[in-house]
This record gives sequence, C-alpha cells and structure tokens, in this order.
Amino acid sequence: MAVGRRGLGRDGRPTLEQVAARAGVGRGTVSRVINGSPRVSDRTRAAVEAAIADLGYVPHRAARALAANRTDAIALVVPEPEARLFAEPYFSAIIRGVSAELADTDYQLLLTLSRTPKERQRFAQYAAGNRVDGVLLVSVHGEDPLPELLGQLGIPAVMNGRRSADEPFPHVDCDNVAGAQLAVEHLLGRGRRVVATITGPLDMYAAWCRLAGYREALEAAGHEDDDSLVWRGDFTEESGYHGMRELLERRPDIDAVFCASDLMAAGARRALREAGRTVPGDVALVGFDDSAIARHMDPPLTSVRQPIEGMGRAMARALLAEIDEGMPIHRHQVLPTELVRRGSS
Amino acid sequence: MAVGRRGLGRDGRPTLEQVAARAGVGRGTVSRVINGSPRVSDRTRAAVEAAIADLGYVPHRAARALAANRTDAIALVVPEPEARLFAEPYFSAIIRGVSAELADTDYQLLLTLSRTPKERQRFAQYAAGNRVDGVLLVSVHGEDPLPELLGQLGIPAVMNGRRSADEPFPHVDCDNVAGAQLAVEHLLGRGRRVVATITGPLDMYAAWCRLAGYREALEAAGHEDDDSLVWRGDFTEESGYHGMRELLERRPDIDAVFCASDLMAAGARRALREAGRTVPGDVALVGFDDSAIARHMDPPLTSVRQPIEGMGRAMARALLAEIDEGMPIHRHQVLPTELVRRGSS
DNA sequence: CAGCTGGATGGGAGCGCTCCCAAACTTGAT
DNA sequence: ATCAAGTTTGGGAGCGCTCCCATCCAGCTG
Repeated sequence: MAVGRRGLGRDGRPTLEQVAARAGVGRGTVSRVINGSPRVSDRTRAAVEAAIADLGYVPHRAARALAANRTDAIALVVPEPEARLFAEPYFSAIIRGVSAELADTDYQLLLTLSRTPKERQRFAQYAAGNRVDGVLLVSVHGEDPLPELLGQLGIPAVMNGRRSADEPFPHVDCDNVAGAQLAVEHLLGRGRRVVATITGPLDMYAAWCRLAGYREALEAAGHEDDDSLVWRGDFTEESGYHGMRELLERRPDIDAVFCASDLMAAGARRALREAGRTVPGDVALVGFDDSAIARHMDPPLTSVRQPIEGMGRAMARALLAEIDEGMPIHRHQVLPTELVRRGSS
Repeated sequence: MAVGRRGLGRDGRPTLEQVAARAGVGRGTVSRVINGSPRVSDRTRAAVEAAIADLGYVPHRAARALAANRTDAIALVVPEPEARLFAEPYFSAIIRGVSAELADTDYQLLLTLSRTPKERQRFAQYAAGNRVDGVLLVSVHGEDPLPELLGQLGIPAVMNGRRSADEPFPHVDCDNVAGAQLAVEHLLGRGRRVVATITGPLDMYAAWCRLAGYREALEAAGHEDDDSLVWRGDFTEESGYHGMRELLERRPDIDAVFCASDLMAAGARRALREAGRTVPGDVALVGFDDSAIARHMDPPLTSVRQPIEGMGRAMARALLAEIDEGMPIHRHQVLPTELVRRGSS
C-alpha cells in the first residue's frame, strides 16, 4: 500500500515527506531547499526551513546517497606499517588538517588502514563498490598500484608526498629541498665550515630532496661537493648512530651535521657524546621533522618543520575541488617548510 | 516503467538483480547468500557465489543501509584538543587497534574530531540522523554530555578511559593503579628509600589512580604516608620541572621519583640536571606512557606502558558485541599495564 | 496415493531521497 | 485583455537492497 508514504521514518525520525506536509509544500520543494537550489521563492524557503527546525529534521544519508549516486564520504588510506612508524604526530596532524577542512562540509571522513599490499589493491574495488566520493592517499610507495588503479576507475584522489620529481598524480607535498637548504644555510651562517649530512634512504623521493637541498646550499656558498661528508642512512636512529661514527672517523674535522630526520639526529647525538664531542660546541646538529624527540633532546634539537596539518587541509581542499569541479586547479602543491631553531646549533 | 529493473547499476557496476539473473535465481536468494542465511541449498549457494565472482559484484552500501536500516559504520569521536595534545602516538595506536578489529568485519570506521563542546553535542543528533551503528568515545571529560546523550538515544557506545571509579558507561581502560604500583615497587626493589611522585591533575581519574597506586605500593612496603613527597603537577613538562625543584628543596634526601607522565619526567630530569643530581646515580626516575620521549631521554627513561592498541581492539570488540548482541558481556574492561625498564632506574 | 509438513525460492513492497517533467502560476509586452 | 516566456511547484519514477509472504517442491505419514 502506497499509503505508508506519510508516517515518520521507520525509527521515528521525521522524513522529507513529513517536513513537506508540515510546510504545506511538496517533497521536491523541500529537497530543493535542503540542497540550496535557487529555484525556490523566499516565502517558501522560509516556511520549509521553519518546518525543518520544528521537526528537527536531519536528512537520511543512505537514502540520499542511493538516490543521488554519491556518498558524501571520502576515505583516508594509510598503509598499516606507516601508521605505526610515522614520525609521531604526523598521522594525527594530517587527520586534524583533513578533518578541519571537512568540518564545514557534509563530508564524512572514512579511515582505512590497509595492512597488506593485497588489501590495498582490493581497496580500489571497495572504493568503487561502496562509493566513496574521493580518496586521500598517505605515504605512497613506488610500487603501489593504488594511485593508478584509482585513476583508471575515475575516482578523484589526492596523495600526500610525491614518488618522484615529476609526479603526475595530484598531490600535496612540502618543500624538502628548501627545508634542507634552510638547515644548511643556517649552519653555514653560524660559521660552520665542515657540514656533513646523514641522509634517508635515497629511493624515497623526500630523502633524495633533502640531500639535494643540502648540496645546493653548500654549492651556493661556494663549497665543493664532497662525498666523504655524506652518509646514507635509512631514517632510523641506529643508522644515525652508525653514520655519525663513520663520518667522524672519515672526517674528524666535521663541525656540523644535517640529519634528514630527528630520529637519526638522536642517534648521531649519541655517537657524538660517545666520541666526546659537545653539541653545539664542537659539532652543531640539525634534524628534520620537528618531532617531540627534537624538543626533548639535550640540547633541544634545531629542526626543519613540515606543515603537516596544512598539508592535510590542502589535500582535503584539492580533493573537494576535484570532486565537485571535475578538475582541481592546483593538482600539484608544494608547501613551504620552516626552520625551528633550538640549542643544538 | 518498471522495466529498468534489469540493467547494470547506474554507474555500470553489477547489481543484485544482475547476479540473480546470471545465477538463474531470484533476488531474494542472492540476498540470502550474501547475508549468509542458512536457508539456501548448497547447489544454489554455489551457483550464486560463482555469479558473484564472475561479475565482480560488490553490494551497494547505501542501498543496503537504506533497506536494512543499519549503516555498517561506527564512529570514533575525538575532541579536537586531545588529538593535538595526545601523548604522541596514542591517537594513532587507538585507531590502529580499532581498525585491526574492524578489518574482519564489514564495518567502516568514521572519524570525527569535534572542535567545540557544542559540536560535540550536535554530534549525537548527527549520529542518530545519519545512522551510525555505534560510537567509540575517546578522552571523555567529566562535563561531557555526549555519553549520556548517546545512552538516551539508545546508540551503542563504548568509551576509552573512565571518568570515575564507578563509571557506569561501557568502557575500556588500563590499570593505572597497578601501573603506578609496578613503578614504585620497581624503585623500592632497586633499593631506593625515599620515593617521591609528581602527579597529574587530580580531577582526572587516571591521574588520581596513578597517585593511588603510588601510595598503595609504599604502604605495602611499610612506608608511611608522607605528603612532602607528593607534588601535584598537570602532565606538562613545565609542571615536572617545577615539581622536581620544589621536591628537591623540601626533601633533599629524595633518591627516586615516579612521574605520572613521561613529559613531566622530562621536566624533572632537567631540574635534576640543574641541581647537579645524576640519574640514576643520585635519583632514579620512572615515567608513565612509554612515549618516544622516554626512549630518547638521556638516560632512556623507565616507564609504564599502556596497551593502547589493545584498548582500541577491546573497544571495537565490545562495541560490536553491544551492537549485534544487544548487550555486551564485558561492559567494563580494565587492561593491564606493563613496566618498561630502561637506564633511568 | 492423497494429505501434510517443512525447507527452499521468487518477487512485491518499500526504505527516504533526488531527478526531472509537466502543471500552475507570474510577469511583461502587445 | 491576450499570449509568450519565464519561474515556481508538485509528485511519479526509480536508486539497489532487505524483508517477508506466498508459492513450490520433496519427503513422509497413514
């Protein structure tokens, strides 16, 4: 019986129909008001809005999604291992940024930690099947098929970071090169002459950039390229420790070190202490990430800060633009980094 | 025209109808297979499953939600300020736990950072309106109306932590009392005689518990209650620093300190260094949280670790039970804490 | 062998909304 | 006053699924 068309929703909540009845208009009109269509007279709009307020009407998401073929939801996909190892507050800062940007919209944030690469692959199907309006990708590695998969499926997506200098995929990154330059210029500016660096794994583009920034800054200051001052680490504390020992052995005249992560700087600090070098007296130290560790080292570590929350916001903005304008204007964004000066340099 | 009943979904994805046609059965039967109903013969089930695989069918979430009046989604609600200040990896560890537990189910994790208390209040309406099957609450403060609101609305919910000893709301917490006891017993076991403590803000139940644990351990060891050994901090580093200075002045004979957070321990460490006391030589130090800061202090800080990820899992499990069994068996769970020994004690 | 029982099956109805077309009403020019 | 052109409005159809009832078919019983 098509009579049921009148009652409250199954769970007692008012429906569109109810609001329409109350306002003395048709369903279509209420729908138009809710969706901000201009084709409604002011009188009617006011009446409908009053009815909505009276009834405490809230649109039913699922019904809406079904009828309109959209979901008002975007997914944030993080590989499980990253969530574990992320420079501590990175993960939550990204979420905070995204969330802040989404707060003014009707979008929901869906969280997906994908454990295995396989799960990651299945996510594309899932995304299409369950209808997510868009996807935010964090920490994408070189071999990850997800970006391309999403591209093929025509699902709007934005990633955090880049996989290479000419990353084609829409992304938001921070300026690692400039950050490293800042760090090294600062060191040189404080009168340091022999500046070494401990790099991240160079197959990661961010690590590569930080090394590039280090080199550029030295070159700009007229220093010659000197490989004996570069040690290749892997972002772990251990690699920072070993790297520092090695560097000290190779070049006892080192008076400054730029570490591509705070964690490595912590390792380097330990090695320096063991070697009897003071910080910043004998050797000045600068890290990257501006993590909690940096703030609590002894002395507190000068470090390059990334605008993590800002990246989250930018990603969300770009994605929303891509979703409802078809194509974002800023497909590629690089946000500035900043040097936070502390006692270690 | 009711003929449309046959094609692919609007966006080209197969629908239930399609699968039914392909398998040569009715919609109802396919639905039954998908939902694991036992009232399907093995033959039919196999045929349907084959059709599903062939077509790469994925149920349409919104349609399902609309028809079945459930959402297969649960929300994790975090007050915005907490997401910022959380003992670093706390937030992500909770998410990891929840996410891991949800991975085997069809539930989606919705993330909500609520900025203002008002927003928080509105969330209840939102939750009801948008249909979330359940809610996970993190960091609930005393005045927060959300738990009660959700209770009234009959929305299943579980919170992390407790607001008081007899928290009526379903919750998962860790054993702060036992953790503190562990710490103090350890200190006493290493021969320390004068054990002080720097507490958190005592209107927070967790902080109160840690103080209680401290007292119990001392009492059990035959020490008398001595207020001159207790300093009330607020979990910040500054309060740790000032507390330590104060304590040292009051009781220069202190040879051990239990801090209710690693951050305060870091502050205390600084004060000790300034006072010329060595750690652990003159004074042994134990923290709480086992954060990154603890691991990177000099010397590394002995600390009490909470099973954060485990709490996340437990919360998810409890919530799921509450959702589909009506009432969870374990409405109140308290997980054990653990002492991580390092160089500071 | 009719009659019954119980499990398997098909499909109508309906969830609450948006889309869109046709109807109703305006407005302004003739 | 008349008509064309535009604006506002109502409501049918349908989104893809679950629920549930009527139907069908075996297997038994007497």
